[in-house]
Amino acid sequence: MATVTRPAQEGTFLSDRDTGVTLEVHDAPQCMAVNDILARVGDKWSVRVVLALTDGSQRFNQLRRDIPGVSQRMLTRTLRGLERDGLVSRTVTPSVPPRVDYALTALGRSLCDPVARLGNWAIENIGKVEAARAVFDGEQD
Amino acid sequence: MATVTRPAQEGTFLSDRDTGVTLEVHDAPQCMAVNDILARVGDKWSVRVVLALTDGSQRFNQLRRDIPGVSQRMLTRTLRGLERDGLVSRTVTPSVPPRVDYALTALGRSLCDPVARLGNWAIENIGKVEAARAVFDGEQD
DNA sequence: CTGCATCCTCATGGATACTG
DNA sequence: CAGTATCCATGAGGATGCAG
Repeated sequence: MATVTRPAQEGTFLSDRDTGVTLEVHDAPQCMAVNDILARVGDKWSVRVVLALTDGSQRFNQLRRDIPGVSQRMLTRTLRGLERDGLVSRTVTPSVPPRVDYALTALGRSLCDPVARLGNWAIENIGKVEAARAVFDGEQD
Repeated sequence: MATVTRPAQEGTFLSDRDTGVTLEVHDAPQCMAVNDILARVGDKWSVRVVLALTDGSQRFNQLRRDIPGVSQRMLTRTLRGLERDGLVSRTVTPSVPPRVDYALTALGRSLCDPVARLGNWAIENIGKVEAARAVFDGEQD
C-alpha cells in the first residue's frame, strides 16, 4: 500500500481559489494523516475495490471477476488493508465451501464522496493532462 | 510516481449515497484516467509540492525548505512529473546564479479543489481509521 | 472457495557526489 | 542555485503452488 515512511513535516495550507474549498494543515500529525489517506487512495487497487463494493456486498471471487487484472494475492492484501482501516467489513460464513462477504462500512461509503469528486476531475481533465504530456515529451530535443 | 502499468479494465460505477455525488466509468480509457490521476495524487510528494505552491510562485530551494524530508532528487522528479502533466509551470531565468520559478497552472489550481476535499476527509476521519487499525492489530491473537 | 507461502522482478525513493 | 549521475535498500506487485 505505498510507502508508509512519512517524515515529520511543518504546517502548510491549501486553498482553492475557484471554489473556496480550503485545506488547512497546521501540524505534523495532520500532514501525516493526509499523506496516509492519499497513499491508500493512490494505490493500485483500493479504489477499484471500493468501486466494486458500492453496488453492495460481494464475495471474494466475484470481486476478482469484477476487477480485471487483479491477482489473488493483491486482492487479498488490498481487502486486508481496507478492512484494517475500517473501510470494508469482512463476514465469514463457516460453510463448505467457505463463503466470505465483503462490504463497505459507513466510513468506507463516506470516503466515496471525495474520491468520486477526484475521479470526476480526472475524467474531465485527462484530455488536458495528456495534451500537456504530448507537448512535454515532444519538446525533448 | 507509482506504477504506470494499468491493465485494461471493464466499466464500473461509483455513487455516493449520502451526497449524490456520482462517478461513472463506462470504458477502459476512463478507468485508466482515474487510476492515472489517483496514482499521481497518491505519490509521496506531489500533493506536498502543490500545497507549497498554492501560496504563489516558489524557487527550487525555497520549495525544498518548505517541504521537510524531500530529497533534491525526488523534488526534481516530482516537479518534472507535475510539469509534464501540465499542473505546474517552470520558468527559467538565465542569470548567475540561475533562477528557476515554479508555479501552479490553471489546471493545477483546479486540482486543488478535489484534493482539498479528500484532504479534509482525511483530517476528519483519521481518528476513526487509526482506531480501526488499533482494533484490527489488537485482534491478531 | 478463500486464502497463505514462496519466489521473482522492477519501480520507488533515499544518500551521496559531481556539474554548469 | 539548480540540477544530473550513481549506487543502493526497500517494498509493490505478479506467478505459482499448496492448504483448510
